[in-house]
Order: sequence, then C-alpha cells, then structure tokens
Amino acid sequence: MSVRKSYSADAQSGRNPIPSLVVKRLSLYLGYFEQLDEKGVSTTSSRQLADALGLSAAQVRKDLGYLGQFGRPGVGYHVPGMVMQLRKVFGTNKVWNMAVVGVGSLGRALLRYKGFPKRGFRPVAAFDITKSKIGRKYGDITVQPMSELESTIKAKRIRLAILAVPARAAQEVAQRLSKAGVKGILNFAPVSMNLSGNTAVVSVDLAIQLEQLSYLVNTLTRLGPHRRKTRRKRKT
Amino acid sequence: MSVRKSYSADAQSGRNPIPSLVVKRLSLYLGYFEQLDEKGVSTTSSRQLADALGLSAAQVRKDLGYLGQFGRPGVGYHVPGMVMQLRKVFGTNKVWNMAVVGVGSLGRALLRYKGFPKRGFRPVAAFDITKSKIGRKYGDITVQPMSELESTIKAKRIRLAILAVPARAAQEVAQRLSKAGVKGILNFAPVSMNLSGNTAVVSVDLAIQLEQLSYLVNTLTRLGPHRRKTRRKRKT
DNA sequence: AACTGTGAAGCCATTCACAGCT
DNA sequence: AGCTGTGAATGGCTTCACAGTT
Repeated sequence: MSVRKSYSADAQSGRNPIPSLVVKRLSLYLGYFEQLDEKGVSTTSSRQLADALGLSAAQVRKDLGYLGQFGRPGVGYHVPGMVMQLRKVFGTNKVWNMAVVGVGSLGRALLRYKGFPKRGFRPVAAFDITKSKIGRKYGDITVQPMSELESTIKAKRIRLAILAVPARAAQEVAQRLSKAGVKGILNFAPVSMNLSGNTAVVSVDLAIQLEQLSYLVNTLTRLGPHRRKTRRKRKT
Repeated sequence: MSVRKSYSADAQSGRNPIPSLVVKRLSLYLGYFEQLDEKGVSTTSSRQLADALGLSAAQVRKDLGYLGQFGRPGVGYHVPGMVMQLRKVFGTNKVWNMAVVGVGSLGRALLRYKGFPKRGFRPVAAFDITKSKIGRKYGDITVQPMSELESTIKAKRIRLAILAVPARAAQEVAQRLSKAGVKGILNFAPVSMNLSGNTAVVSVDLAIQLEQLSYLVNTLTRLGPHRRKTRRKRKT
C-alpha cells in the first residue's frame, strides 16, 4: 500500500492514447476554463464544470484524470493551470499555421472565422483553382493558385489545412496536401477520405448534422411530448 | 423456433429509439446509397458499404437492422429502397424549411451551401440584427430584421433554424426561436445551450474540430510513425 | 466539510460466428 | 456460394461509491 504510483507523470507527458470521446470533451472543458480565466475565476470544481456542460461530475473527474493529477481535494482545479495543461495536450500552446484550400463561400467564412485564432489556429495562406479568385485578398491573406500549394506549405511551415473544395476534387487535393507535408486536414467535403501516409483527417459534414437534428425532431414529435426527458445537445 | 417475430414492423415505423451513434452512421449510409443510386447501381452488400466507409460489415448490418429487414440474403440491399427508407427515418422524404439567423460570413455560406437542398433542407428565410445587412438578397432570400422572426416562422412553416450569431447572443435567440415554434436548432455558436421547451439542438463547434485534429497530429507525430495503424477519419 | 482520484459495477456498443434464406 | 439477421461474447465507456487529501 505504500507503492508509489508513477503513472501521472506518464499521463501528463501525453504518451498515453486518450480515447477520442474523451478528447472531444477535453475541448469543451478547455473552452469553459478559458471563459472562467477571462473572468478572473481561479478555481472550479468537477461539479461546476459538469453542470455548465451537461455532464456528470464523475465523468469530468475521470476525463481530467487523463491529464495527470491536477485537482486538489477539498479545493478543486486551478483554472490557469488547467488551461495550460489542456493547451499542451492539444498542442495549442503554440500557434498552428493553417492553409485554406477552396475559397468558395464556405472557405471564405472559415478564413475569417474569429474562433480559430482565439483557440490557437491561424490561417496564413489560401488557395483556389478559379482564375477570377486568385489575387483577391481576405484580411492580409492573398488567394494563391493551386500551383503554389507545395512551395507555400513548405515556406510557411504549414501543418494543418482546411479543405473546402467540391466533393469531386477533395480526394486528390487531400493527397497533394499530405505529400506536401501537411499533417492534419479538416475536411468539409462530404466524402470519406482514404489517405495513404500518416496524415490525420477530421471530417465535418454539415448536411449530416442537419440529418441528426431532423431525426431528433422527427422522433421526438412522433412519440409526442409525453416523454419526459429534456433533450441535450450533442456535439459537432 | 417457429415463433413469428413481429419486431421488424415496429422498427421500420420508426417507433424505437435508435442510438445516436447509429443515427450518425445511417447518414453516412444514406450518402453512399444516394451516390450508388445516381450511378444506377441497384444493389449493394454490407461488405461494400463497410469498405467504402471504413467500418466493419457486421456493424453495417446491425445498423441497417434498426430500420427493419430490408436486405435479401445472398443478394444484398436494394439501393433505391434503402434511400427511401433512410429518408423516411430522417424525415427528409419531405423538404424541411429552414431559417438562417445571423448573416455574417458563416451564415451567408450556410445560406448558399449546396449540400443542404441536395439532402432535403431548404433555407427560406434569413435574419440579422445589423441595419446595413437587412434587405440584402442572397439567391432569392432577402435578409429580414429580427423583429420579423416570429411572424415569418409561422407564415412559412419553418421548423428548423441555423443559428450563426455571436456567442453572446446565441442563448437568447435560441429561446426566441424555440418559443416561435422552431423544433430544431443547428447551433454554430461555441456555447452549450439550455433550452426549456422540447426543441432539439445540435451544436457544431468548428474550433473543437480543429482541436481534435491537432490532438491527433500532436500525438501521432510524438509517438513517431513507428506505430503501424493507418489513421482513419472520425466524423463530424 | 469539500472535493479529488479511482477501483468496481453496470451499461452500451462492437465484433464474432453461425443459422438460415436465395 | 453469397449474403443477411442476430444471439453470444467481447470490449469500451460511464456511473457508483468511497478512501484519502486539503
């Protein structure tokens, strides 16, 4: 019973594989910790977090346990400390340079999205295949032709890309990005990617989100509002 | 062993609660079935679906089993039939009228997003609080002032809304939408909603998606590429 | 007293494996 | 032979409950 547990050092160094469901919630926690931090709150508890995000306190503790032991019994979690820890896990204690490929209306919106820089992601280049779009400026980013993709990625040390091209072009562009050295792609095209190398892909299909929603509406109204169970948000 | 199973009729009528993880995959299947349908392919198997989407065949069969028994042993699934069945589950055999609230760059992008009408969702109204934006037209939709929110929702029988307003306004607008009769909200503001009535909410937080991605990149590169396991996409 | 960290139990989701239909 | 539908087995995630720390 006096055996030392050395697992926490292991955990905080980020060597263990955190289940992806947990990683998703860690993002939520980070958002909440950042909010508290801005307000100058220095301490919070698993219960407070749980209530704010609609989870159970036990789950919050288990999840935060993946980072190591940062809570103080009787007190709670130290807000600025957790912000730091969480950013470390996500790698957002440093800024990630991003490319946006495809400058249609969605690409433009993402290029300007305020939430990205706030969380440590900075678009530094944009590409499109359409002649008329090339050379246009959005903020301080000028749209470049696809031919400059590889060179710019290297020159600007870009490791993440947002893919907002039409579905038929997505697979090919993704391969180019991967070969050019991009390590992660956030894909908005409604196709399932199959990348050879070790480039990570996260896909966001907006129509699918709406289908999730219409399914809920469809079934909730079908079984009528006599079913007593307040519906909760389901993420992303 | 000769007892008749009457559960399939039950299932196909959509009375049972399908787990949300399954519902997500059903969307993927629908997308794939629709692609096949356009190409004129009339039949497919659980294995084909599984390979195309990066899942296991057993899982595909289990999932489709929630709809009832529509596969034919030795043959597979009838493509047009499955498209119909799946649309019924999502309620997209009929068109859903949508409102877009908040016509910033993201709102505009969603207003024009081609993937929505393709899947049975049609924006029919847009609202914003900013004077200069009111009256502007996007396609055949004219941006209206927030004061007309309730009346237009009733007049146009709008049941779904896309919420693309700044985080600080999100909660309040969501409540207005809910009271006005909207049954489902697709929320893009990075806040966790708490709606009183029986309005469903699905939230899409784009920064969180990027964090998932950077986590993957961070850990995959950290443990080096000596780990032999091709990374697969994780959806939406 | 307040709160964390964590084994143990319980619950849900996925995979296995095969009977049965075409 | 090819393929579905589905119980049984497995694996993973969540909740419970409480010992231990401040």
